[in-house]
Amino acid sequence: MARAATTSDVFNAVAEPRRREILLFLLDRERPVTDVVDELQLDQPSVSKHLRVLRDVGLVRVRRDGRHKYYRTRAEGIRPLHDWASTFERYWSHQLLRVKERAEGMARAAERDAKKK
Amino acid sequence: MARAATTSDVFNAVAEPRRREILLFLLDRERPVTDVVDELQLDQPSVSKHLRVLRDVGLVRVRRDGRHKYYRTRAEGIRPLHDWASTFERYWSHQLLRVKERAEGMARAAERDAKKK
DNA sequence: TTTATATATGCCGATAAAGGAATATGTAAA
DNA sequence: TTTACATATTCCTTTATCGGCATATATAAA
Repeated sequence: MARAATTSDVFNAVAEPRRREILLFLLDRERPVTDVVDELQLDQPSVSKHLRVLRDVGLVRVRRDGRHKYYRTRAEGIRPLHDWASTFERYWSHQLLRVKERAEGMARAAERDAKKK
Repeated sequence: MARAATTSDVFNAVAEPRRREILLFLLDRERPVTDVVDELQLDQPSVSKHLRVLRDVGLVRVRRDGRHKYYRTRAEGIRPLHDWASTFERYWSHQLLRVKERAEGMARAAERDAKKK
């Protein structure tokens, strides 16, 4: 078996770097597909495909206006990712603390060494 | 071309659901590979491979003790993911705020309607 | 030294993903 | 209606990934 389908999973959807760029680009304003193509220097079919994936997992919204379609990032879609990552937050503070303590311990040891000489 | 290699990218590494499980399992204590195999009901080679990927992107640490290897999650490795997701945080608050305001507006309207009757 | 245990790696087959190019669809302008 | 523009989809090829199985390596116990 290969990897779980991108279509059904936010984690997989954002695993692709271009899709992350697209999400950032569409974060503050809605934009037509052409803008994404021009700004991020991607081929139009490629952009349409990425937007399709993002849409399927609920990471972008679309609004049609005439022959244009305006896409915009649905920030709430990122929450599962953020929440998951937050689980680790308190641990990395702990680890930083431990690293700091260790560094201070080493600094004191170095001072003692310096005095001996 | 296919997707960027998992090995070089935290986003890709955590795109795999089993690897996310492993990271959570190894978060609070270090554990030998066998524990992961037993607890998460995976084949041993599969676990070793996942651990290899996680190790290559800096998401786990190993300590050898005799013939055992103790793995533990390196929480700091998750930070890039968390930071990236945080970029979207203020936008989803905004959107939630707007939803809330709209809901309150509707509640007031409903009250007015109720009084008229 | 032989044997058992713990872990890692290599190979294979199936599946999926991504880019490219062509084409289809859908809407507006002429 | 024809033409132009905007976007989506399809087909094809290449590459990656994952699981399964067998096997290799490393260390401890007998």
